[in-house]
Amino acid sequence: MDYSSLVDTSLDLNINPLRVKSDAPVDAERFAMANKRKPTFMDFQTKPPAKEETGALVEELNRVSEENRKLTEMLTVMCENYNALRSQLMDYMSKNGEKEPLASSKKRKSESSNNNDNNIATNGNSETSSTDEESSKKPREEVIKAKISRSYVRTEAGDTGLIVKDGYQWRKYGQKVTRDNPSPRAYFKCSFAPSCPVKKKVQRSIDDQSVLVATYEGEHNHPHPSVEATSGSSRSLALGSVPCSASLASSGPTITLDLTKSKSSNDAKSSKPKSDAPEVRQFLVEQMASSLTKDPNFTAALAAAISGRMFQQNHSEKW
DNA sequence: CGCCTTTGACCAGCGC
DNA sequence: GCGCTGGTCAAAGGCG
Repeated sequence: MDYSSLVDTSLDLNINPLRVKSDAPVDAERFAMANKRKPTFMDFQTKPPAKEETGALVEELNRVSEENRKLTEMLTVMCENYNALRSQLMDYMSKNGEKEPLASSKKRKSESSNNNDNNIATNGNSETSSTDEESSKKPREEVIKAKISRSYVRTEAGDTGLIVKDGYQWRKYGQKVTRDNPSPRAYFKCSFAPSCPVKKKVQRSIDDQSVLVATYEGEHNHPHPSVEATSGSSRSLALGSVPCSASLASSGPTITLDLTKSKSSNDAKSSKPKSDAPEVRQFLVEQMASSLTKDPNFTAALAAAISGRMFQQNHSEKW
């Protein structure tokens, strides 16, 4: 997919007011000047003439306002594109979901409970076929597994690793080949905090090998690692607080959907997990789209990802 | 040296 | 009880 058509990173936000325009030929002198003249907070403090300082501040304020406006516009476009993308993903998932894999009659309880806990709207994923009766049977395990969510991450075609970059630090503690899927499933524990109970399972989708399915169990009991830790490669928000995360990897933007927070309450079909009706699906899509775009955390994450990407680009252009 | 991945062994749940 | 299966453990080795 051509992400460049969706995310217009060419927008000149002029983050550094004195920076030479990126597409203009940069000679060494101007480059040096631009670097030297980069206005810092200290600059404003040391400049003596108050009038000049006020003027500079006003100018700066205008510039920031303009940037803010552009970013807002960009964010709007991104949201729209994201909605379109997600709709396509939903379509894709529903199409593939119909190809039910040899539905294992012997599906283990724990596995099935993962699916129906709070993944009611797991967008037609084939594994949502488990029944609710199981949830009533499940004992103490359920109390421990507070939150289970699932993410889909598209990877490079040639990428055979099972790495899902979500900003957290993970330690792999096992790998297994499961019966339903020839691709190995990797087991990860959150290693950022020693006491963090979160676990993650990553396995390639049986339908599309380029899609990694990451299943998260539990909630992080620590703040999200600083963006610096993942700067440039991945930025996202803590699962459980935001229904989705957007990351801008070097290969291009990746939208990770955490559908845990989808409108499970309003679809009121908890007694009937299968929602293959297109109208229902469409309704769910719209509901999730609106909740996502209204979510300030999501938009903030998006803005952070965009600005981070731009900052990175600005640097790579310069150096 | 510490952290990580790999991988075979082991354990527990489930169906028969 | 047994076999199958998914999940976890832990020793060994690699890497920075």
